[in-house]
Amino acid sequence: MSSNHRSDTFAETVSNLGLTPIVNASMADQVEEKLRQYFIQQGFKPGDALPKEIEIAQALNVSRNVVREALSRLRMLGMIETRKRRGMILSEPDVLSGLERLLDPNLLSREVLQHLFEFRLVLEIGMSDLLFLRKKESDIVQLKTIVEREVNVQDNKQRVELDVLFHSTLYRMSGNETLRRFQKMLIPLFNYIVDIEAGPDGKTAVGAVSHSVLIHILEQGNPQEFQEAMKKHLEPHYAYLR
Amino acid sequence: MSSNHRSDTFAETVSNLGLTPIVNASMADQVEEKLRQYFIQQGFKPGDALPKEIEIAQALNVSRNVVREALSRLRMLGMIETRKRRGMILSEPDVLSGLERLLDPNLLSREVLQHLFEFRLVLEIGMSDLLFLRKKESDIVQLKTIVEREVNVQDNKQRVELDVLFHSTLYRMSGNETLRRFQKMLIPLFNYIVDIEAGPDGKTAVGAVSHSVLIHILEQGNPQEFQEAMKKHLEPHYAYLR
DNA sequence: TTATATAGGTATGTAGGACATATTTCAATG
DNA sequence: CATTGAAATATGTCCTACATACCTATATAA
Repeated sequence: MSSNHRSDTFAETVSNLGLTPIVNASMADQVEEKLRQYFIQQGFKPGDALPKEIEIAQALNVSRNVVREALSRLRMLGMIETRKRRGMILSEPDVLSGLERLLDPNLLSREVLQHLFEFRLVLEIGMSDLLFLRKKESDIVQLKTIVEREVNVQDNKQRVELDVLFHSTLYRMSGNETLRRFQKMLIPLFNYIVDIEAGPDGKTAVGAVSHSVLIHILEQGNPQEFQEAMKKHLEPHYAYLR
Repeated sequence: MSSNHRSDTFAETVSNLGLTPIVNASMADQVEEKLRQYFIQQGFKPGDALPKEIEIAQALNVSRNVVREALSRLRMLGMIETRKRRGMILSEPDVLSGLERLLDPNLLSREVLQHLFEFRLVLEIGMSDLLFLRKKESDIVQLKTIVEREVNVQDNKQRVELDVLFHSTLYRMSGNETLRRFQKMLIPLFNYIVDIEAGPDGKTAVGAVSHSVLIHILEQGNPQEFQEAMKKHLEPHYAYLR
């Protein structure tokens, strides 16, 4: 797409006699790539001031327009911030900002959706050690509160909501904010896939291990037991894998 | 940053008396958001032709420049493709394209790097069930070949390379392409963190369980055994968590 | 002197026009 | 009928201009 360019300058690229250059990337693609390399190679750190748009344009021998298209991308990723007169500064990017915009079941193929769903299963099993490392008493109480609410629920929609809340709480308990945000973004996809698994009757299969059992193991068991229990809890989903 | 806008039009936003509008997002931010909503709400599917730049600009009452900045972002994410006269088409986005550009240890905070490293540990433990579901004889052979090569290596750099190769092979064996690409992108970060863990002497701690043992369990054991073994294999890394 | 108010400068944000380029469509020509 | 060539068109790039917000510094008032 826009990667694997050689590290030649823009000037060298255009002064290539009359031959068509090998790269088929647009100017914006090339400038974006070059800027990212530049920021890193120059050792810029978050907070550092960056050159002005016009200076970049002149240095790369492209229009300010092209530079702005490239900068717009980096701005979207949270890599740079701009203020009116102060210019631009490098900032710590949001690693998940790109993902956030793309996670829609209408846009992704069944294959990728399937992969992301498997991703979830992998995370919830593998997360076990982090949970036992960082669980707090208040977390357990919160989980128990959720389970208590589950008892009195008839509506299937509410049941799904509480299920999501239970698992979301586990992610939060992992103490890994990136992990938590990742899961949060995936929730809409999960609901979509669960609907598919459910089939026309709308019934969702339930695993052999309940939320209560998971809590109990979290309190008195160990990571290995929790992994096995979680797998049984997610068994209906695993049944669809092949 | 650029999210959580209400769904009001541009015209409504500017004709707000003299009051400062709540939204502080640029036109490009708003157009990007609006276009993504539009594509999804219109039920566009990958391959479908999209409106022309000028039409979008007129419809949203902004300049073509602004539209192009927004489209440039979506193009970067692989969400749209363009050809010279044919116009633009929606395409299946690359969920990891945004991530790919940001995973540089020089850009991310120690905290996020730590989270991503934990992510890896979680994945390798949780991946176990997928491995046993999809492992093939040829994969095992390949793993054994890697281990054989490890025996004859003195150079620490080569040792790290073969270690990465071993674990990369496991990800490939999971049959989950998204998972595999994710891990591939994280490798540079891992090397960076491993260097930190190693300390000034440059020695990297080795887990109690070797690659050979992992292979043996993969052949004759079960997912639970593999999880425990993998955790012991990664023990030096877990030792840094708290 | 200190604080406030005002004026000017500056970098980004937006608009609009122009032309190049590539590719499709279609007509002309052998 | 096949090939060539011209016209049409949407994107890619460039340029200029101005609005906007914000920083700086100077001037004015307490």
